[in-house]
Amino acid sequence: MGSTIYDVAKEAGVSIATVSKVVNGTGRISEKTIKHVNEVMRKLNYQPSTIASALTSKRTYTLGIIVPNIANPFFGEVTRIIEKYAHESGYTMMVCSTYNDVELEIQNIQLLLRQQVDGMIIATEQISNEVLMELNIRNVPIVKFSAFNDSEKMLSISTDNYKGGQKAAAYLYENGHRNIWIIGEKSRHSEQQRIAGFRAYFAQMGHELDDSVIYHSDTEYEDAIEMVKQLLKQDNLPSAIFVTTDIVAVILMNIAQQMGIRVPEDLSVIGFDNTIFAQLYHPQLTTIAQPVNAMGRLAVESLIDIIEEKITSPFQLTYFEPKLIERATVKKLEVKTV
Amino acid sequence: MGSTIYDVAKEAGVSIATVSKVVNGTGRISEKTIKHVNEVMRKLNYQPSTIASALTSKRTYTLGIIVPNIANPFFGEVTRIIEKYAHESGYTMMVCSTYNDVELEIQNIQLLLRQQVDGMIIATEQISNEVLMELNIRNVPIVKFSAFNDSEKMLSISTDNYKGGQKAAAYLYENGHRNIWIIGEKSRHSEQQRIAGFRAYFAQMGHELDDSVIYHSDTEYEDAIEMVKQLLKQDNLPSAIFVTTDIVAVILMNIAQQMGIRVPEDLSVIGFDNTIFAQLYHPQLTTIAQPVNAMGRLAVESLIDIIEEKITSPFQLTYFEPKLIERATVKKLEVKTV
DNA sequence: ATGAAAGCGCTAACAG
DNA sequence: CTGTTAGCGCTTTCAT
Repeated sequence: MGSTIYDVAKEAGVSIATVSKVVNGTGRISEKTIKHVNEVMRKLNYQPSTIASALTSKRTYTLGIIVPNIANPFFGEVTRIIEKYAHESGYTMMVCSTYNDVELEIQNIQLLLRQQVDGMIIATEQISNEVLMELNIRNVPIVKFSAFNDSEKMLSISTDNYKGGQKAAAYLYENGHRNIWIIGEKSRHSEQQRIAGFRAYFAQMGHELDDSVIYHSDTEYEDAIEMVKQLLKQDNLPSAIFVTTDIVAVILMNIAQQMGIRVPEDLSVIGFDNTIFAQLYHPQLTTIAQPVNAMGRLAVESLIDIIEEKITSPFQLTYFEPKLIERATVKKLEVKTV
Repeated sequence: MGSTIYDVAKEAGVSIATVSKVVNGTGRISEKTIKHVNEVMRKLNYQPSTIASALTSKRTYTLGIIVPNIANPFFGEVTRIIEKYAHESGYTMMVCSTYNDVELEIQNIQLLLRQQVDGMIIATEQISNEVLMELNIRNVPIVKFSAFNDSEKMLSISTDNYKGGQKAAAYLYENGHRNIWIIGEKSRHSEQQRIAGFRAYFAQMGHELDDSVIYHSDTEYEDAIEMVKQLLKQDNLPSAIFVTTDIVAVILMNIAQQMGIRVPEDLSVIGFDNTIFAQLYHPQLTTIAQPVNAMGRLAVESLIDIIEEKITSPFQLTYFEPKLIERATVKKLEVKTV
């Protein structure tokens, strides 16, 4: 170990209380002493122990983040942003991937609890209310990076998925598409919301869509790949497909292209999330963007505010407006003017 | 906060020493007491404080990982794997992105130091030796997830980048390619190694290649995109391009396709890393794979071994064998048989 | 087999 | 403005 506060105090000829005060900028210490102590700290290469200070101050300055999979491009980006803002505020991040496994999720939460994180951001959508309540009991501030239950008593931040679905629908509708498939993951409530908004738009335009293709994936991509393969084998393909996630949209385009189905000439595709995949694929994917930077920032700021008790009633849901990013995967069909 | 060891002790009618012993499985306690204490702990929903125990035992059971960017698909996957193995061993991970900024890297290291991580995995390549030495002074075990300086005194784990470059070269050579460009990032030593291996292979075959296109990127992708655009504007394109990173390979293919250059008909491309991008792009990218799972596993296991002092001399460099993944972006040219 | 007590490095009253 | 002191929750001898 490095030097402790005692070493610094002795070397500087002051008490440990004084050292503590200059480290934290609390109390009133003379300029001279401050300067001197700082010099000694530098000389001794002193790094205050967060551990020891946490024991008294009850603050570890660490935040936990729980995501389905840190290697997923969307959650990787979310984590990156959250890490960035956390660091700016002097907090460090502990990350946990759950792979959509509730068991693992509970284990991870307990792990973070034992590590005494000051708060956590939960970006998964499967966690049971009981577990969340248990967390509340232990007074660990939580910010949910998703919204799936308006009755829940916590601060939640989410894209307005329903509206995002509507925007995707409107764009397809305006470009003349009527025969459409929808693909989404079953266990993700946010994806179901996107689908609901999408369908609602068409219903409103007097056009009921067929049932959506709802798959369930236990693996990262294999299930989706298999499902898409089966799907595209059919004879009567629609003119467009709305996929609730960029990555599955890309998987779909890839398989389509391998089967000789051209995008967007033969089949239009619109995704959701605006991950890096959307930009880098050819053709570039038209998709619905979530303002992840603003969302991540608010998540961190809110969490810290709760921790520092600057927020009195941390029970609110903030929706962010999704945005259509028009790129190259939706064909403009002849729209019959009435 | 939840209940403490004192609450449990009082409730169970034993001393805190006894509780501590049943929690850690140390000392000799009767079956009966163990059972009883366990019941009380469950009843009180007791979670031992890692913080408090760290203060005495000097172990926080947290590991730090420093990567260029957690949102990058390669490092996202690496982090995911490392997180997985760390969790299996009861450790939790703190992640830090440096964006290839040495200043930020130093800050992150100090952050991890203050947090008293038991050890750290460094997957960046820019950190100065002075800083690393300073870390050593404080006795924080380090595992490097890269190799760029055989003189360094630490345990390092890396793909054999040089050999990977050779394999890429051999594959291109055997498929008849002679007129080739190489694109790589300047500040990444590993990429320079890949290039060195690539060039060496061709040199060995009696074929000196032109200078490689070495760019330097301060941004995540913008610089690369700009560079590729300029490059592909030229009249005399080669028959193939070796790009030292999948992501830049994908960027290149995307731009080529937008310009009407077909891959692989007009231009062959081979990448490196075998990230998810390589699989999902169309056409699927031929690339060199790093065995990231095995590498991540060894990194975590080695680090924990050093921490637990099971390794006496932690100064060694382990190279992993890269592997060619043959997919669809390299055209087989007519090879003139001699 | 169990407990008493010291101490880990720091913060936060409280005194002076 | 600076120092003394009492914990924070746990581990670890050392007694019993």
